[in-house]
Amino acid sequence: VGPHLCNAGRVRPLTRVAQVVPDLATFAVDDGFAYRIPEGMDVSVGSTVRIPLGGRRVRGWVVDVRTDAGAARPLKDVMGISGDLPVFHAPLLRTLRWAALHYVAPMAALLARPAPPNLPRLGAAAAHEAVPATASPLPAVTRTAAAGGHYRTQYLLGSGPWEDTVAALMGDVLAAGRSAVAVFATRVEAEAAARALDATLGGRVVLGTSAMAGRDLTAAWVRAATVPGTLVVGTSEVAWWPVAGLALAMVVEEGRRGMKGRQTPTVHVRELLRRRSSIERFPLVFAGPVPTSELLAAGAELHDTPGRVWRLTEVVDRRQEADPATVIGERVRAAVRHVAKSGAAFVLVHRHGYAPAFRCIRCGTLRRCPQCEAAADRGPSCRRCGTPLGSCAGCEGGRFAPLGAGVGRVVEELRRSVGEGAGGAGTGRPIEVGTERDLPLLRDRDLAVVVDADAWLLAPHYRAEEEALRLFARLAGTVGRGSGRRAMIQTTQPGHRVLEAIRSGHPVDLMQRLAEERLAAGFPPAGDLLALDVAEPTTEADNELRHAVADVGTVLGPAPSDGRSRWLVQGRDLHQARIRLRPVVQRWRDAGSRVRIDADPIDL
DNA sequence: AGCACGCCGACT
DNA sequence: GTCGGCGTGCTC
Repeated sequence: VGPHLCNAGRVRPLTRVAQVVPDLATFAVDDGFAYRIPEGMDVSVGSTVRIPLGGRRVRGWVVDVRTDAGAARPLKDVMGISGDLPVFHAPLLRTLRWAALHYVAPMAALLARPAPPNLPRLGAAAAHEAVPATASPLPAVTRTAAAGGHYRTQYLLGSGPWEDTVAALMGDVLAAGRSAVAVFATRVEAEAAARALDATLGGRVVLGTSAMAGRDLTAAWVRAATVPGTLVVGTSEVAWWPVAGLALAMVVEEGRRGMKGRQTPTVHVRELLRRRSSIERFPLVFAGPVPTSELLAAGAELHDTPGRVWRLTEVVDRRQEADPATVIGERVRAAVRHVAKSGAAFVLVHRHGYAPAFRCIRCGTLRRCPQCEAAADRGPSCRRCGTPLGSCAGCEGGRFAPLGAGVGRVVEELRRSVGEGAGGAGTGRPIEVGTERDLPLLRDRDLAVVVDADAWLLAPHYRAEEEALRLFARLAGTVGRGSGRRAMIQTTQPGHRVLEAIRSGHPVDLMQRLAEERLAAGFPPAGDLLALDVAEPTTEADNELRHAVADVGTVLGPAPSDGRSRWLVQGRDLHQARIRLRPVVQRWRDAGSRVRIDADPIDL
C-alpha cells in the first residue's frame, strides 16, 4: 500500500513519479518525461528503466523521483527496472548535467557514461584484507581523504613509475574503509599499475579498461559501486564510475592524449574529475613531469622535487656536427655505440600523421600560414583558418618535406654503427627505435635519444611548446638512476626555451610563462574554444552558426579538413554559445550532417 | 531513435 | 476509393 493523504474525509492517492531521460541521442528529450511508478517498484535516481515512448519501449535513466498529488494528465507507467543497481547518484548527475552543457551533447550521451557495459547484477560480496601502513607523499591529503573531507587540488611533480606513490597516497584511505580511483592514460599502464598494486594492497584493487570483456568490466564496476575500501585502477572510463565511498582520485599524466575522448562528447578526465571533486567533496591529486597550462590555470598546488624531475639531459646542436646528410649526429652515435655493448637505449623519432611541420625543400624555410602564422602541412590551405597557402615565402618553391625521419631510416642508419644491435621497438635489441606510441612502460634505460626535436618544437598548433616539453620530459623520465645514464636531444635550435627547461630538469618556470602568453593571446585556458567538425554541412550552416553565436563568440572558418568542414568558435566565455548551439546542431543532424563538437580542443 | 501522421501518386 | 512511398515532428 502506497502513501495516502487524508483530505476532508476523502482519501486522495499520491502518485510516485519518476522523471526519466530516454536513451535517445537527441537534445529534444534532455529534460526527460514523467512516468508513474507502480506500487512496490523500487525506483531511485540513476535507475535504468524501461519506459513506453511514442508507441514503443525504450531504455531510460531516472533523473528525479518525486511525489505528485493528482497529475494534470494521466501518466504512463514505468514498465520495469533493468539491472540491480542505479548507475549514477544525485551528485554525479550534477556533473553529468554540467558535461552535457559544456561538451554540447545530448543528456543521454552523458547519462550512459557511468554505466557498465552490461546490466549490473549483484553477486557474492567480496571480503577485504588488511592494508599495510604507508607513508603518504601528501600526508594532509591522505588524512583528509581518509576522514571523507575535501582538499585543494594537488600536482605531484615526478617521473614515475607511479605504483608506489599511488599505494602510499591511497593506503590509509582504503584502511579507513573508503575508496579511491587512479586513472592512467593507456591500458598497458593501468594494467601494469593494477598488477603491482595488487601485490601490496592484496585483493582491494579493481581494474577497469576499455580492452576488457563486457562481463569482466561489469563485474569490476559492480565491485567498485558496492564495496567501500576498493582501489579502482583504470583508463579514463573509471573516472565516470559511481564508486562506493569515493574519497580520493588520482590522475597520472593528465596531459596525455588518452585523457580526452575523441568522439562527442569529447570529455577530458581532468575536467570531469575536477567537477566531481568539487561537487562530491573529495581530494584530487595529479601526477607527472609536466602539468598542463589548464591545470596551472585551475590553481593546482604544485609539489616540486628537490632534485631534478627527470634525469640529466644533454642538448646536441646538430648544426655543429659534420655531416648534415645523416639523421644521427656524431655525439649521439658515440653514445649509442657505447650503450650497445652492455646497456639499453631508446631512440625517439617523429611519426607521420602527428601534425609534423613542413619545410621548403629548396631553401629550408618553415611553411607558415600568412594569415594566422600557424605552421602548415604540404596541403593547399591552412589547417587552422583555411587561408590558401601557395608557394614558399622564402624562395617561391613549391615542394615541401616533413621535418624528421621515420623509424626505418633511423634503424638503417644506426645499424651502420652497431650492426644487429639496433632494431624497432619491441624487438628486444639493445638499441630500440620507436615513436611516442612505444613510450608507455618504458623504464630504466641507460640512454634515451630524441632524433629531431625540431619536429615537435615547430608543430603546427598553439600548444606545440607545451607538448614538446611534456614529451621530452617523459622521454628523459625513462632513463634510470645512476651515473653516466642520460637523455640526448638533437636539434638545430639548442637555445630554444623548451630545451632550456629540459636542461634545467624543472618544468614550472616555463609552464607559468606559457600560461601567461596564452592569457595574452586569449587561447585556452584563458579563452574558451569550441571546434565544430561537420561532414556534409547544409548550405545554410555557416549563416546559422554565425547568427546563433553572433554576440557571444567569434566564428572562424569554415576550413576544409579531409572532406569535412571545420569551424572554430572563440570567446572569453562560451557558456551562452554552448546553449544556443544545441538546437542548431540538432537541426544539422536532423538534416543528415554528421556533427562532431570538440570543446577545449587540444590539437589545433 | 523510431513511430505516427500526412501528403501525394499509383493502382484496383 | 485504397494502399503505400517517404518527409516531418514528437515522444510524459
